[in-house]
Amino acid sequence: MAREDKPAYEQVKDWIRQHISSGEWRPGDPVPSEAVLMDRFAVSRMTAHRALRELATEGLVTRTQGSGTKVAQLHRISSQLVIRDIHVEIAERGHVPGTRVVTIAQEKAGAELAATLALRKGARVFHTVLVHLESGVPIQYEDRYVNPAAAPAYLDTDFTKTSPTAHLIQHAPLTEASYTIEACLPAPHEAQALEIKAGEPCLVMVRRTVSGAHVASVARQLHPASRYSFSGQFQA
Amino acid sequence: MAREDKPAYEQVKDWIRQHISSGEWRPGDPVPSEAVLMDRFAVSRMTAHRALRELATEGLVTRTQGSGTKVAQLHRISSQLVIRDIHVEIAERGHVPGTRVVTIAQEKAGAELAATLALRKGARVFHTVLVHLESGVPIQYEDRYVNPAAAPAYLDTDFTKTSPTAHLIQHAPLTEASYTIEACLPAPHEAQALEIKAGEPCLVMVRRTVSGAHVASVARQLHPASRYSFSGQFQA
DNA sequence: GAGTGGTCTAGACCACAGA
DNA sequence: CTGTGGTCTAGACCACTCT
Repeated sequence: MAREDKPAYEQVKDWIRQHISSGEWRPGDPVPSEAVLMDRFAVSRMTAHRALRELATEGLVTRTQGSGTKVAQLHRISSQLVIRDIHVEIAERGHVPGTRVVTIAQEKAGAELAATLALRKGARVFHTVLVHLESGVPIQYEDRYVNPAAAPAYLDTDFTKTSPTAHLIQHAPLTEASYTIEACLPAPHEAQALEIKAGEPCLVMVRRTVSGAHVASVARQLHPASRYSFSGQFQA
Repeated sequence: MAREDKPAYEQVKDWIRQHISSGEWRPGDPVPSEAVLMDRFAVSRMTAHRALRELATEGLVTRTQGSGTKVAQLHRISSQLVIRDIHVEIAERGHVPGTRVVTIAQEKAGAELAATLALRKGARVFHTVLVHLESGVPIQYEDRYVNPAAAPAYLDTDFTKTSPTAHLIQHAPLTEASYTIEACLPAPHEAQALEIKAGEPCLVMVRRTVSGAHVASVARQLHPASRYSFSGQFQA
């Protein structure tokens, strides 16, 4: 068994994973201890330990000092939410990306915006409103405020060629972020820009990103429900 | 420096993390090699290696054999999407959970449903439609099909006391799942059950779960946009 | 060839849980 | 007290990159 070319700790992990995902070992059942794995696979304790430790950080098993290792309750889906350049995303689907510029401006932050960006009220902020197109069809209405301290050259970008995400990834590397996903009806000007009817629902991602010491950006991205959804998957 | 009580590899990780999230080391910059870290922290190579390896699996740095370790392009948000019992979720917000049963039935699967559940067309499936309430306010319309092979006792559940999620976590431990998040308008009977107007948008989660050898369940969970959203965060 | 990371071992000491 | 996991060391061999 397992005469693959994989490293030993991977073979041990695979063996355990199989027993779990086949349903043979059920949540709460004990997993063989490090000592047992050392015997069975003829590996050192560090190697057996590494296999179990990595399975634990993956959430497949839980370990308790003094007690042992058990199959975890698998009610977790760990999924990745990736901040990607929407132009790249579109290109990968084999379509042609495009952008319409609605607004590019410097403004003074109102109280609420200043609070989310951790700036003083009235501080100068960059503001862009863009419509991203997939092969000519509007797919995202992006309303974004950027902290000049985090990306001073933001407004110099040619947004028909470079997306805000691309610029910010370059100039304000991400250290922290939070987001919410909501549904809503578009405001009249948003519906018009997206070329949809006023009653068509939209999927919204609101995201706040932090880069080093600064709150870098707050963005609200509106997608017509009929043209966009999020999806993901999880495998044990 | 760093006379904390933490394990050595954690101290090394923290030190590197600080330099990255402060912006001092930017994406693409080299990270001190294992040999350098051994000197600086007076640890063995295994310990320095573990620190770097874990930072790599967290996505903070990239490592290339023969070349070295570099600060990663941080365009990743890894977030966790957790399958939770909605009753628990409501209780944690300090509200009172409740459930109205709309449908409990055994049905024969149509072609499409049979395909998603990996069953033959016409096979027997369990079907429940429930409305979950938060302190009396409808918050989720849940339309779910369950594979009898994965959870034979599903229909015996008292759904006013135990949620489908709770039953399935118990009896059909999760090994695989996929989901999509969408926005839509409710069908008339859905709007009525949720006590919202027909034009109010909804946030939808469609989820398919696999347990061992069986596709366990397909669920469509509809939430009034005004009462529900998903959120998450990421920290380097 | 020098420097890097990838893996592995055989020991060690410690903290903790459960009988 | 025994068995468990948590950490750590001082070596080792290998594969790779870059100059």
